[in-house]
Amino acid sequence: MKRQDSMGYQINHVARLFAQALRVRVAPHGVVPGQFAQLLALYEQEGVTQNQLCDQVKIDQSTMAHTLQRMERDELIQRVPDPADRRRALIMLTDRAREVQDDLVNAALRVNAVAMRGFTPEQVAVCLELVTRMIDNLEADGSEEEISPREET
Amino acid sequence: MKRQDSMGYQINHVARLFAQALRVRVAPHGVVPGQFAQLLALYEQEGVTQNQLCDQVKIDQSTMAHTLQRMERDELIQRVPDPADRRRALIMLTDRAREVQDDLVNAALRVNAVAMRGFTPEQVAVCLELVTRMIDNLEADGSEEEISPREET
DNA sequence: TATATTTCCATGGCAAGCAATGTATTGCAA
DNA sequence: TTGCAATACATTGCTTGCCATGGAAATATA
Repeated sequence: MKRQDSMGYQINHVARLFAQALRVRVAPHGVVPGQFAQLLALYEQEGVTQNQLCDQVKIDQSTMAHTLQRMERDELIQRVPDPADRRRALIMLTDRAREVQDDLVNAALRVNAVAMRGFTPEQVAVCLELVTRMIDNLEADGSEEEISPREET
Repeated sequence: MKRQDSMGYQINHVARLFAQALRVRVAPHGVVPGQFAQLLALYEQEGVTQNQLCDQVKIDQSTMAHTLQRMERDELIQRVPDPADRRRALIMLTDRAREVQDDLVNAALRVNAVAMRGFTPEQVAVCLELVTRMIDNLEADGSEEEISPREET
């Protein structure tokens, strides 16, 4: 079996190419790929806690803490203490983050268009669906140890 | 548009899940996901230079240098100086690397099986083909600045 | 042959991922 | 009310990715 026939191998490769294509397009705006998912989530809804953001973009809590620190340093977000719970802070976008919103969204759309150049709309839909099913499958795999097997029906 | 409908977003997510699924399965063998592609390439052909390995697994030269250092430290590879060119070294597998080969390949196959659980053979083939086309598209995008545009027909 | 360019690899810097652990706050329970 | 468990976030350590730069060796050129 060749490496190129392994889905995991190819997925890893294409993911690095996506990140790279995004990097060159958003770097001029002072944004890096790892901040992208967080910004998109915050454009949809800001004022959320770090934990909520973790759930939404599905990355580790410690990774999120680091990334938010850089985003705060880069003046993309601001954290306001939650008076209801002093452990938490609510994450707000800065003006600068809103100013680049359109450019970032366009960059993402262009990268997707480049990647799927020559795809029919059906192929795009099929590909997204299959990738989403892989996500579901792998998430189920990763969480099955955490649930006690004896508790399952 | 939702994040979950963006190919780049989903690809990033599924790639992290693949890496994670692989990590838990190969960690007991003292191997980490970032060494995987290199090992597979070396199982096919060893005695290659660092540069050749870069071309084969498509990662940056500096990343390769770091990873090979860790693989040498972990006694997975050995570098023998090339008498024909003293800048180079030929990369050889250790006995330990060969001992875990079957386990690693099986781990990769199991991860792929988990990810594509419920897929028909046709869906597997279609997905692989579409992902490969995205790789080709994105590689073409990344290399077109390096070629002088005036040289194009 | 001396010099300049190119090639190969190493190195340092930063981003971004996970794991494990620490700390403060909250909430529950005795 | 005091003490303990759970929660939220920070921190440290390591891997893996990129970029930019540096040094040594090989190759091309003057």
